[in-house]
Amino acid sequence: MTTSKYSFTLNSDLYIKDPTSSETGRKVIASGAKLILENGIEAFTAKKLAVDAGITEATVYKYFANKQRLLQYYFQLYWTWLEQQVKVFTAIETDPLQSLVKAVRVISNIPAVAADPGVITKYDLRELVINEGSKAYYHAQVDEDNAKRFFAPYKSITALLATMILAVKPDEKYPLALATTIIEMSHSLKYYAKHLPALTDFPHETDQVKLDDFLLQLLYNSLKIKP
Amino acid sequence: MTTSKYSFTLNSDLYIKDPTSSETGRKVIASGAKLILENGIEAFTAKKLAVDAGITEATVYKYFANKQRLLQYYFQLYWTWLEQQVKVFTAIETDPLQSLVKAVRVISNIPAVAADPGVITKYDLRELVINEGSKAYYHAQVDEDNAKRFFAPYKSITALLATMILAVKPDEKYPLALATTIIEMSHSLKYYAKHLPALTDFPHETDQVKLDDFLLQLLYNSLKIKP
DNA sequence: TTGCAGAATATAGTATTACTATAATTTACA
DNA sequence: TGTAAATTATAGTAATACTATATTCTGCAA
Repeated sequence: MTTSKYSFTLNSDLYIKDPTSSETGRKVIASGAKLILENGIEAFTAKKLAVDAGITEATVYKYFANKQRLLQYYFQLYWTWLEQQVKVFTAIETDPLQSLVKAVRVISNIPAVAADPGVITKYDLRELVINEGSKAYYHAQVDEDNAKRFFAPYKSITALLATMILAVKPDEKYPLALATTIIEMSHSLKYYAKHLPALTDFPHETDQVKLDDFLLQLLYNSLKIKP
Repeated sequence: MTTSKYSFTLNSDLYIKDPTSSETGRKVIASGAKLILENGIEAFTAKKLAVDAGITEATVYKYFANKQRLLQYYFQLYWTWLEQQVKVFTAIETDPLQSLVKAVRVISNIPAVAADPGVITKYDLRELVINEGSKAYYHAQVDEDNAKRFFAPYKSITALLATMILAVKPDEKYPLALATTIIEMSHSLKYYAKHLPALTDFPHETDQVKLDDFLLQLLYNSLKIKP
């Protein structure tokens, strides 16, 4: 691990050279996110990134060994940043239940006042992770990558939410699975609402409000608390 | 749509030539599943499939236009088959709640007595869909593919479960989202239990029992019913 | 049995991709 | 100003995702 230009630390095994350490590196991050968002990780190539960023292909490989690592970089950046947001927004709450509700709201819906983490806007980063994030770990090298702690931030935010769940309901049998369910569904239901709406009860215009309502209801019912 | 060798019908736009219609086609399905399971869809190539099946690369392309279509074929086969299983196993139940519980159990854990759908065992097919299934729709062409009704069986089993939920709790506000949550988590939590256990509360040996317990508790709590 | 249409399969290619090795240039600062 | 180290560019290679075309089967009418 080494510090970078963010207010938090990313796993340095993800990259060959820290992309936040140079203007060229920041172009790699920005163009990469833009192109992956536009056409998906499958259509994304180092050559396209190089052309978009006005650099050469070989330069891209000076920063990231391959596109899987670049994707995992965004993945780690997103979850690290989101956990930080959860901490910031729950710090002011004293009641455990209010804290938990706030955490779910932050996870489901980025607060408008949050500052951008850097080169990519938080909205683009979130959409990138919603669309492509699962491919960071649904991969043949998942166990190797897990051993390198690439998924630590994702586990960390899940553990934080699980702790908050236990603070409200100390006898909850499956706090981690419940936390995972809320985090995962808050992202995948957004994708479904947009692309496969038959899997949700959310008309497109109202999806955020209804998604928040669904997740909180799921939580309240699981904790056997009346809203 | 056209009928194939299964007791149900798959979308004929998925393939160029029905792989169940010839010995070579069945080899494509069998070798494809084997190789995708072994090393993931990213490492999978038409050439490797051809070598494994003892055919040539061009022959593979006579059956499937590309590997995305082959993956979507497995995806559709799995969900169509699983919905049929749910129907078979809930047909004997008369009580709506017992039906629903049985449905969740079938979705979470393949009953041992179920017959294989054909060339691939149901266990391999399920593992393939758990590992790679989300890539069938987390893809830049999701809207096009959805218009071609490639995800119809996935929507159909979700709609069936939602209907069963409504039969138990007619005033449920989000039956589809709840059905999606149960179906999705029944698969992804299995993957996490195996590869990222820190995201679950399930020690590896007992994961199936605990996963079933977690999902049923989520359901009971959501329906406000005591187990 | 032969002839032959159409289906099935094989051969041989191409453009693109995911990298790598090495050369050239810039920068940092003694 | 000179030079080592850092940075970037050039120029490759092996592999991949297909496609075009050639060849071989297969069923069955004459």
